[in-house]
Formats: sequence, structure tokens, C-alpha cells
Amino acid sequence: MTIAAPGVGAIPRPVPRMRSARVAELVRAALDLLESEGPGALTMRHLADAVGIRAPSIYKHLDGKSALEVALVEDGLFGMGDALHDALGDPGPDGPVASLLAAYRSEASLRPNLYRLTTSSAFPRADLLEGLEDWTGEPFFLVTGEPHRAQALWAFAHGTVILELDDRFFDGSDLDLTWQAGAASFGGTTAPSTARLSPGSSS
Amino acid sequence: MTIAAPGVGAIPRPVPRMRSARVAELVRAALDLLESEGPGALTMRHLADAVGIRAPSIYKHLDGKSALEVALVEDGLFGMGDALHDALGDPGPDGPVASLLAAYRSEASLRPNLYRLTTSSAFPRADLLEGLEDWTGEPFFLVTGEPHRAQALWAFAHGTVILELDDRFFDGSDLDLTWQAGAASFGGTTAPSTARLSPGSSS
DNA sequence: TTGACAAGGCTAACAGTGTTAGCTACTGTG
DNA sequence: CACAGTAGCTAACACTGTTAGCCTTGTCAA
Repeated sequence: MTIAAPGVGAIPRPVPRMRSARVAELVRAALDLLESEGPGALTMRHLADAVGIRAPSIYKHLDGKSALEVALVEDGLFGMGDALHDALGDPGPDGPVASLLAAYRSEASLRPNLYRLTTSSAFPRADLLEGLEDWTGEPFFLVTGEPHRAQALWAFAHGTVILELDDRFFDGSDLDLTWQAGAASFGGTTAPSTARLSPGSSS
Repeated sequence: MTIAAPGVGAIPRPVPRMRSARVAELVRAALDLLESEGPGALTMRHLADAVGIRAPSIYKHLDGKSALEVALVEDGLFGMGDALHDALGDPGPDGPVASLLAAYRSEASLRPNLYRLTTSSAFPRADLLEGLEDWTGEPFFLVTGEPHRAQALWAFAHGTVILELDDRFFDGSDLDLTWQAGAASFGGTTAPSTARLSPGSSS
């Protein structure tokens, strides 16, 4: 995911890569393994077990583990991109910024380990489908209208999501309030940054 | 690093663990390896090479690789905590929020791989010196006076730092402007969130 | 001086990782 | 029927963190 440099017009949704039935099965099983057993369980041998073959056979279908991870992450980015674009198309009563942030948060929480993989420093982003990251991040630009504010908003969203997923916020803190604090700060048109924090719905 | 639940009075700086000369040498060499060769190069055998012994001998001094990483991260947190507390003690002309963010950014950029390690999901935070993370994060609470805004500000800082370290912002974007957008949004007292972004100094 | 003991090095080895080489069986096409 | 491609397999390699067990060195007490 990226904020694209200001360009001309809307960014097109890339077309997903074709997948054989076997590859689709492998990717599905890998996601399952990743989310249910954790990143440490996503090994070539475990994955092979899950689909009833031996590890070296996976290489008949995929170029290696990082190609598998690229496939996983591309799925995640398509899901995130769709969620974010939808959020802008149908903003709730709290305005487009709050709607965008809510979609980002919810999509990430749905598959936390995939989100961690997607945003990990080691991930080979260069191998991703061209244009996919820019398309996924486009709503941040659309909602702010200015690339630097878009980046700042995205950074807030990513920071808050990853800290929330990793349980880094203090015990008993109402995370909805933290998200509202950010939404209010960046909302601009809907609320000044010094707005009082209204009591949040339950987390 | 953590935002502590609201408590009574200042959080004391923990006292660092004692280290033998050999352990100190190992930690120093590990940091060197980590920053100059990357996370993949920080292996027990490489580290042993760097100090002129064999890998199993490291276990005479350290409980394992994760104990080594804990030592590295504790050093990083002490450094970060000192920088942040200093920043509050001597805020620049742009106010305490901008000063805090600048310190956070500069400290992280100084040892990017250590910052990545510190904030990685897999890191065994529970093994850290008790109270260290709370002390390190305290300035975020001090500067906002409210825990949820503190968390939001910290999330923005972390998000922006990690995305900047990983080169995730679009090419040619002036990151100073992105930081200013955040500082302005969260500054509250010093600038409204809708403030025009002034031309930044070079990145 | 000698004996005991701890500290800190060593080699060999183990289980687990991603990955490659090379073999074999099935399957569809001419 | 013969051939070629697909997709499975085992064995193996280099690498990872880690453990077991041996041996030398230095220290301190009897």
C-alpha cells in the first residue's frame, strides 16, 4: 500500500493474476495456516501437509516461499482496497475520514497476521502486481485531497492498527477513543483537532 | 515502549541490567552486525565470528538469541527515552509536540534496524526490564496530558517513522511536510489541524 | 602443594528451515 | 503406440538456533 504521487485521474484497479486450482488451494491453505497457527507455522512442510503433498512438490506450482507470500499479500491488498474504496463511496454520519479509518481498522483486524506480513519490512514489495499498492492507498489521497496530509493520515492509521493488533496500548484503554482522537485531528472539515472526545461506543 | 495507564506522578527511569565485559562486547558486536549487515546477518555464528569465538560459547554468557535481542532493545529504549525526555525539557520554537516528534524521528533513524526489531510483532516484550517501556513512552503522555491523545500521537509517530524507514512514501515527497501535517494536527495548542502547511526545510 | 571447582572455550550433533536435483508415474496428444 | 509435459516423490544441501559433553585455565581452600 502506497500513497501515489499526484497524477491524473483515478487509479485503475489492477487485474489479479490467474491461478491454477492447485495454486488457489495452496494460497487458501497458507492463509488458513497463517491466521490460525501464526506466522511461525507457515512453513513449506506444514503447508504441504495441509494440502496432502510433500514440500518440494510445492515448487512445481510456486516459485518459492516469497512468491507464496506475495500471493497472500496481493489478496490482502485487493481486500483492503475494496474496503477503503467502498468506505468512501458510502461514508457514514461521521464523515469520510472516520469512515475510511473504520474500514481500515476493521479490514486489518479481520486478518491480523496477513496485515503484519503485508506491512513487514522484510516483505519484497517490488514483486507485487504493478499499481496495486497505489490503488489500495488511493482513498487516503481522495479523502484528504493533499498527498502529505494523506500520508500523515495513513501513517496514523497504520500505526494505530499495528499497535492495537500487537496489544501495545495500555490495559483498559478504550481504543475507540484513540481512533476518534486521530479522526478528529485529521478530520479537518468535520471537527477541529481540539474537539472534546465524545464518549465512544464499546471497543 | 508504551503509554502507561494514568497513575500517580512521574515514572522512574529503570536501572539498566549489569553486564559482564564479554556480554557488553557481544551486545556491541550484535548492534554493529544488525545495523551494518541487516537483520538477516544477525545469527549466532556470525556474532560469534565477530568476537572471535564459536557460536555455542555465546550460550555461556547469554540465554539465547532472544536474550540478546532483549539486551539490544533495552539499549534502544533507554536511548529513545532519554532523547524524548530531553526533547520535552528543552522544546524548540515549534513547541513541545514538534520537538517530541523530531526527537522520535531522529532517534529511530539513527538505528533503523534496531527500531524495527524493537517494534516487531514477534519480539518478546514481556522479557523487557520492568517499567522500561512505560518510562520511554511517558513523554507522549506528558505532552498531551491525556492518554488517548497520547496514544494517537504515538501511533502517528510510529507509523510515520516505520513507513519512512521502509521507504513506503511516494518518491519525491517531502517527508518534513508529512511530519508537519501530523504535528499540526496533534499540536492542538500551537496550530489548528487545518493550518496551511508551510514550506519545509529539506528532508 | 594439592585438590576442588567454576568459568569459558571447544567439537559434534540434532531438529527445523527453504530449496535443488533427479527419479517416476500418470495423462493427454500426435 | 510413442512421446512429452505435469506433478508427485525421496534424498540431500546449506543454513538456523540450540544442547550435550569434553577440556583447559584460573582461583581459592585445605
